[in-house]
Amino acid sequence: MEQQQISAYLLKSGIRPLQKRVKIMSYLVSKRNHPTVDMIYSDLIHEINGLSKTTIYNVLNLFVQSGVTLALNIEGNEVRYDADTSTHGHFKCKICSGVIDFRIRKEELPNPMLEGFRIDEHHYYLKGVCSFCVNKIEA
Amino acid sequence: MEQQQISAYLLKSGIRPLQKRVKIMSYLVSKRNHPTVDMIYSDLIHEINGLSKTTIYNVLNLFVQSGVTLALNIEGNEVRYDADTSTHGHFKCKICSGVIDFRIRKEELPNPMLEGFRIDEHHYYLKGVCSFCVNKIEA
DNA sequence: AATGTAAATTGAAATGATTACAAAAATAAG
DNA sequence: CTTATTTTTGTAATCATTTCAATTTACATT
Ligand SMILES: [Mn+2]
Ligand SMILES: [Mn+2]
Ligand SMILES: [Zn+2]
Ligand SMILES: [Zn+2]
Repeated sequence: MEQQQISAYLLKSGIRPLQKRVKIMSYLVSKRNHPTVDMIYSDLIHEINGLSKTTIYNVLNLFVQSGVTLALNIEGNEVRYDADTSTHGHFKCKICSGVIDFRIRKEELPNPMLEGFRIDEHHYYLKGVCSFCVNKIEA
Repeated sequence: MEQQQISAYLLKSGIRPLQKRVKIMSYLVSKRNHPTVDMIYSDLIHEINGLSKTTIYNVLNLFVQSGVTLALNIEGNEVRYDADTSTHGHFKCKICSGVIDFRIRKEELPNPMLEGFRIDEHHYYLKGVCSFCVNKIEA
């Protein structure tokens, strides 16, 4: 996606499309790799002169608050970020640590009997070993 | 549940049923409140003489490894522990921070097309506002 | 283009959760 | 009882994230 489109998208979402914000969103959208803050930092430090890790925290927190990014808590200490805010599920591989998407329609997710509750977010996480690592183990 | 039963259960699961382990499992089983390490610590410190937080980490890690306890990563940094290892879902209230169970049969959970993957764990988390807090807000 | 103001970014220090580790205590075996 | 093994403890180390004051940037107005 073009930086122009990213800017327009951020603006529409009530976020001033400053350079670093556009670069970070651009990274999330193009990579689609559910990165941690550290992954984003070590990738963008080369590209953006004098980037600080604090800025990444700031920007991501803003993105999450504004609803343009999801914070995924699949495992323990690590938070992963996802610019795809549509309904979908996540699989995390125990071996290679990769997180991959799978399509799920909202209607497929069970709707539990929670009388009087207001439900804002659905998260469906699977954990196991991805096909690539399954092959490695068997070999 | 009796401490006797807890001991037998741990033993059957390959865990030596030492005093503190039994007490901690007993707490999890009876309270069913999905506590954090700190909640367990502040509750049991009165009951168990000279209990260390490190021991709680040790014991819980052992429980999780042995499969008698689930570690839930519903939100950010906090890990919550659950002695109910059967298939069920969790709802977390943004207001009161409580985590409650809801029944879900394994067959109700969607089975995504993940060719060649080995799936070990299913986690279904909902977030929102519980009925009690919804009432508080309206009032 | 220069100026002023508000917002964003930075780096260092603070915080909070978890782990590492070595010493002390408890448990099991002989 | 003695000894070997396992567990627990307390402290220090580590790691992720937040706080905060100082600096820089963006941008509207002269
Ligand atoms: Mn995703
Ligand atoms: Mn539960
Ligand atoms: Zn893998
Ligand atoms: Zn509530």
